[in-house]
Formats: sequence, C-alpha cells, structure tokens
Amino acid sequence: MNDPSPIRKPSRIQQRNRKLILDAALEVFSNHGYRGATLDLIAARAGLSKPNILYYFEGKEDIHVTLLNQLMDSWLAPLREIDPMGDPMEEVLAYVHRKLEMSRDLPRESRLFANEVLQGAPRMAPHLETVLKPLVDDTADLIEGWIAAGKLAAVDPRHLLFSIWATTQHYADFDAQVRVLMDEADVQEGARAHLDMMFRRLLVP
Amino acid sequence: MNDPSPIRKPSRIQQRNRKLILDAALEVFSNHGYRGATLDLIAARAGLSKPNILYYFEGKEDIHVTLLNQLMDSWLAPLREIDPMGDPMEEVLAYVHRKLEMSRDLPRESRLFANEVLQGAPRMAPHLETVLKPLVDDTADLIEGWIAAGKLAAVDPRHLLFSIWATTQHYADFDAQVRVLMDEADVQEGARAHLDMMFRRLLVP
DNA sequence: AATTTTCCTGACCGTATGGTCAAGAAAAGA
DNA sequence: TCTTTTCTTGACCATACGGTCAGGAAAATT
Repeated sequence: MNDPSPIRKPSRIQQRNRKLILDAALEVFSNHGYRGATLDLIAARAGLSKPNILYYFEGKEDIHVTLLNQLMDSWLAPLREIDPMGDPMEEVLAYVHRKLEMSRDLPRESRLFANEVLQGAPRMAPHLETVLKPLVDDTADLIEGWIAAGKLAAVDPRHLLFSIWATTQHYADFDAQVRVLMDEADVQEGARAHLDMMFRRLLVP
Repeated sequence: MNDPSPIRKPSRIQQRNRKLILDAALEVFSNHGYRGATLDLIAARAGLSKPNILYYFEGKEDIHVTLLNQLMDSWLAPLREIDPMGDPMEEVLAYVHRKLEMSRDLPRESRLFANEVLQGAPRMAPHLETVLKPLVDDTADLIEGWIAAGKLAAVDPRHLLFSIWATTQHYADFDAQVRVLMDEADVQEGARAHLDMMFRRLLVP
C-alpha cells in the first residue's frame, strides 16, 4: 500500500543533483535553444549520466519547463519592486537600471526567455497569460496614474515597458553582435548612461 | 571533357524551385530555429521531395547560409538609405520608421536573424565583421558629425543604433509576448507614435 | 548487522533526421 | 526524331537522440 505521491522532503543528494542539472540545462538551453539542446550535453555538463538525469526529471521538457517557471519569478522581481509611493521618474529609471544589471548578471536566463518567446512561447503561453499579464496590467495602471498626476510625460505604458525590455535585454540576447560592434571594454557603463538619458528625456513631463 | 564548373545561367525551373525552397526554409527556420528545422518540413512546405531539395542545395546548412546572406542585404538597406545631406533628426527618425515597418512586413527575416545572433552567430560571424561592422562604423561617424555640428543631442551612436534595433525588432521577435499583453488591434500605430516620441526627445539638441 | 530505500549506470530500443543513390521522367538541344 | 542534359523520387543508410530497464552501489533506516 505505497502512497502514490508521498510528500517527502528532498534529500541532500536530491537537492544537489537537481541544482546541478538545472544549472547545466540553463547553460545548454540558452546556448542552443530547446531543440538544439540534448540530454547528453546536459548530462555531460552536469557531470551525471543520462539515465541519472532522467531519474531526477521526467524528461527533457520537464527540465525546460522547470527552468522557465523558476525564471519567471526572478525575471519579474524588478517589476514588482517598483514602489507606487516612490518618485515616478526615479522608480522607472531604477527599474531600467535593474533590468540592465540583470542582463549583465543573468544573460543565460535572458537568452532562455528570448529563445522561448521567439519560437512563439509554446511552453510558456499559460504563464505569460496568468503571471505576466496581470502584473503588466497593474503596472500600466500605476504608470497611467503617474501620467495623469503630471509626474511623467504621456506615453503608452505598455510600449514603454516594451522599450525598456527590448533595450536592456538586447545587451544579453544580441551579445554576439554587440561584441562585434563595440571594441570598448565597458559596454555596460555606456549602456547605462545611454538608457538613463533616453528614458529620462522620454518621461520628463 | 566536362567543364567541372560550367557557368550556366539558371534555368527557369531552377529559379522557381530555389525560390520555393528558400521561402519555405525561411518560414521553417524562423519558426523553429536552425536545429528545430528539418529538411522534411522544408520539403513539405515547398511542395518538393526531400532529395529534390538536396539537388538544389548542398545541405541544410547551405540553405541556412544562403538565407542569411540574402537577409543581410535587405536588412541593412534602411541603414544605407540614411542621407548624410538630409536633416539629421528627420533622417534618424525616418530610419526608425523604416526599421519598424520592416519588423511588421518581414517578421520572419527578423526572427531568423534574432535566432542566429542568439546562438552566438555561429554561421554569420564573418558577415557581421565584414559587412555590418564597416557600415556601422561609417554611420557612427556620420552621427558623431551631426552631434558635433549641434544638430543632435550628444549620444553614443552605437548605443543609439542598438536602441533602435532593439525596440523596432522587438515587435517581430517578441510578437508572442506582445500579443498576450496588447489586446489592441493597432499595435503598429502605437509603436510608431511611441518610438517617434522617444527618439525625438532623446535626440533633440 | 540486516533491511529497506534511494541513487546510479551500462546496455539497449524506437524514432527522427540529414543525407545518398540508382534509375526513371521531363526538358532542352541536335 | 534522336540524343543529351536536367530534374525528380522511392528506397535506403548511418547517426543522433529521447527515453527505458534490469540490476547493482550507496545511503538511510531499523
């Protein structure tokens, strides 16, 4: 009479190996896309055998979905941090800076996300609808309130968010191109100054 | 004594079928990425048999590279159209608008390019170096000249280009996400107004 | 120590996929 | 018309890949 789904806290080995696998998978998926990634590659990078990978996850898709779910949280955190009580201009600019820092510190996550959306978000559509959309709707309302209060120039909040996402993530997603075109060592600082100026000028009432 | 590489003008059948194949391949590569695309899919979409595909192209990679090479031209055309004799502000804004229109009219090309660069541009690095970089260098010089003449605000020309590319291509590359977040019918017009305002405010001296 | 549970792997399987080939069908050239 | 060249395909091949399984090793539990 075995319990079909015994709720057991994961052992130390389980925690370690799942982490190893997810980290390896993030590397591989973000570099090769879903189809380009192979279990053998993930296994090799994780230092585990392929059957052992399948012991911890149900399959390739399970790993991918797990990564995407984890990603969503850390990905949207900066958006949730916007303080409705703060100064509108500074809140938005701080958000831009946080997103740019994420692009530098978590480029694999950015590329994983880009890959998924680029293919039409086949494994993430529900999450976009249930998690991202409500948050964006709230943020749009907040920004519209700030605009109505005369604190920000009149812009479409959604197009503003698109611009912020596009410009900041560009440095992670199109890194290969950026590196060809910029010899400079400090791309990050140039980007920071540029985006700060761009969004400041856009939003000043 | 057969000439090993007889320079023959392509027959009508050859022209038609190569076009069919490239169009089908563009569709498939841009939707599934390089690894996700299969010759069977391309063949089915082109209405030809798989061996026939291989009669016209040496292999999968050959098709992909051919597409990328063709892409580069049409992709950079709007940049070449910037007129050094024109009004700086209007030239840059016209470029933004052209890029946005391309994003709407040629989304497959945009996604093909994005896919390739996302994976580190493994099949396009030479082209970026030899074709894109010189053009960007020239354009950067042009913009710096305009800035020095007091016609535009002082911005880093390369970061400006990144911002233009990122924001305009976003509507093609992240279409799946845009569609979730915007119920509106006319995303294009909203984007046009938004980007016009953003870059105008950024660049006004 | 004995037993149970968890963890791990070599060998294997079915399918998908890029690519080949021999030979026939259709155009083009004479 | 006859011949040559171009075009087309069904059948086939080798490899890669996601996934399975039986059984052994290592931990944990008793």
